[in-house]
Amino acid sequence: MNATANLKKIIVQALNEIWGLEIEDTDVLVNETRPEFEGDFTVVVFPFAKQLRTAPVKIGEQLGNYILEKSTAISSFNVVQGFLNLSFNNSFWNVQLDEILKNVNFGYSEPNGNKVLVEFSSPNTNKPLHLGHIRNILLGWSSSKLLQAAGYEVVKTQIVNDRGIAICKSMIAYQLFGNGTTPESTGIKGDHFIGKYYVSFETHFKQEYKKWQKSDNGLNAFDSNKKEGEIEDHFFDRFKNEYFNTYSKLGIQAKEMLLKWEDGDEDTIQLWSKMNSWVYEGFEKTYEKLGVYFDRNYYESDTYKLGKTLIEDGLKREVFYKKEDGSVWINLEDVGMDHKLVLRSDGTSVYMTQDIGTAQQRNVDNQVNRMVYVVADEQDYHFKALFEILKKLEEPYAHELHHLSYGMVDLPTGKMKSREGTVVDADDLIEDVINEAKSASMSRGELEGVDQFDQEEIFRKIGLAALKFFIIKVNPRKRMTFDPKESVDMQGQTGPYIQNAYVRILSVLRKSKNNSTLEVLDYDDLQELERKLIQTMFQFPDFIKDAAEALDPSSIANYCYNLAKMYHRFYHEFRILSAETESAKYFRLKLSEAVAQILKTGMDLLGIEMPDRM
RNA sequence: GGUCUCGUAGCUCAGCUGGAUAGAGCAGCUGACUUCUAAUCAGCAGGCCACAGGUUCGAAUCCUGUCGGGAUCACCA
Repeated sequence: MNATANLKKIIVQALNEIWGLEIEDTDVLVNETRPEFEGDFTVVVFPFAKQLRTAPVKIGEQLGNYILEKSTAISSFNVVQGFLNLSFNNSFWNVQLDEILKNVNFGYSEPNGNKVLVEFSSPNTNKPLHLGHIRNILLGWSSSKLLQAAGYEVVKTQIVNDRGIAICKSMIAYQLFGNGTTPESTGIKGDHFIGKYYVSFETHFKQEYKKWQKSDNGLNAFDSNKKEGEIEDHFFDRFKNEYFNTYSKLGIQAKEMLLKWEDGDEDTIQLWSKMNSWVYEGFEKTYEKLGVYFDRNYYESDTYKLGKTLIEDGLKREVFYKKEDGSVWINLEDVGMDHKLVLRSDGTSVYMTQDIGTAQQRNVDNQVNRMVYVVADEQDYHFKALFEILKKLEEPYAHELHHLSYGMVDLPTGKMKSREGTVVDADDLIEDVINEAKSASMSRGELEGVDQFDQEEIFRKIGLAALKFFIIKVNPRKRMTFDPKESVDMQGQTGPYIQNAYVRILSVLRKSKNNSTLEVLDYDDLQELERKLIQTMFQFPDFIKDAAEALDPSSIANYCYNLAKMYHRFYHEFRILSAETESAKYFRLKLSEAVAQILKTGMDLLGIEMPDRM
């Protein structure tokens, strides 16, 4: 229970005692007082004026007097129009500061006994991770942290898309052009190695297709299938899939590979596992660099058949229905959606089938009562359907499913397109930001005397902070523009700016030789900025709860920035080590320590590490 | 076309469960390092919160419509 919650209770009580009005705590709006007015928190009394048929100012006055009398924490109040501004006394704030310092995990809630599974990243195994994955990973990781902080037990997981035609393309290309090389023999990171062959397949396929378009077969296909007045380019664009499936030599090979894989052909499986293992080694390195890990992975090659049993079962219970051709569907019209296919006519599973199976399997394995899927907003419809289906199947966790849907990442030049080679590679990006941090740091020269290894560690922390903060500060729901130049900025609203506030504090603390017998409470000359700092920290737990509830790490990012900004100002305006009095010095050291603690905790929730110096 | 979503300073973004005069950063211009890390701070300038209606004491925020961007509506994943 914090002070605003207490405040609301008192207001409710006052309204009831004075006017006999009955309302809930949630009907009371308490805001931070705007800087141009005097006070710490503001109660908006307009809403009561109507119900009580009394002038807002009058209600404000009476409420103010009531609170002043009942609460020892309030020192004064003033009423402006319909706003009741309340000031808390110094000792109240000093006590709050003490509370923060006493609790290393200030902001964290007690375990709530619930278990939530968070799925994120979930890459395909045919190419390396890119910028889009980074946004996904940061959101997933941070949401997991937030949920943990809010009291949940969290299982971090991914579904690895390790099967299908895409990986077969890489396999074919590797067989044709790989010459038995390996990531080891070439020195190329495993995921990039595989990606190279995927690209190689596409390149060769394109060449083959171009050639075919000029051939008799190609011209015939054009003549007999074109729409009226359709030009060649347009037609062949449209015809590409059919070409791949029926005419292309490469396409046919890839498809045969897929069939062999599904048949469990030994050589195919062997090649497949070997190539996938290279990819996993590569992914692992990238995850490690980003500082993330998973508690448990699920692989499509294991789970793609899982859904079928559930479908069979649902068919018996008439949740699903079968068409004449044998395909199985579900009617979602009652929830404003369409009919959705859950099993192909040949009995093979689709994306949805496997997701149904995976969800159930995950619940069997982990006994969760909530699941969060971090997936881009292009799949909004799919997840809406999936959740409805699971509800109809009466899965126990079905009412606690959340799709953390986030907007795609654009470049200043437009969309990222693999076809046009504009995809920003994750590993390259990470390397770039670290190098940028290194050169920025070198030119400042603060790290002279720090040993090589520690320096590298600091560069890594700074570079990644810049990158991560740049991405995580944006509200997930929104599409974002990623400007590589801006992402390595280390000044202003950035990760390094926040780190800098932290580093300044540690530097002061190192020099403080604190052996005082004073207490925070000995300081009674609290300055406006000092009070605001405590007030901001005091609200940290609420921010965490709200962010976890909304699955929105960006609000924590903005919170950290605001706190750091406030501290930088404080640092500039006030002396700490050479403060006017001993009690002021002691207080400011403690205040700084608390800010450092909160910044570290807050940034940790975002998956951002803090350096001790920079 | 149906549905969903976004539109706030030149640019990148906060603010959105309705509350006081809409905030930051970048870029531009002024200033502040013999003094706790200047990756900092202070200041100037920059806005018809896409547009039009509505709801009300009060709207960037809620509702409706229009315009613009994006996504989606596959026996693809």
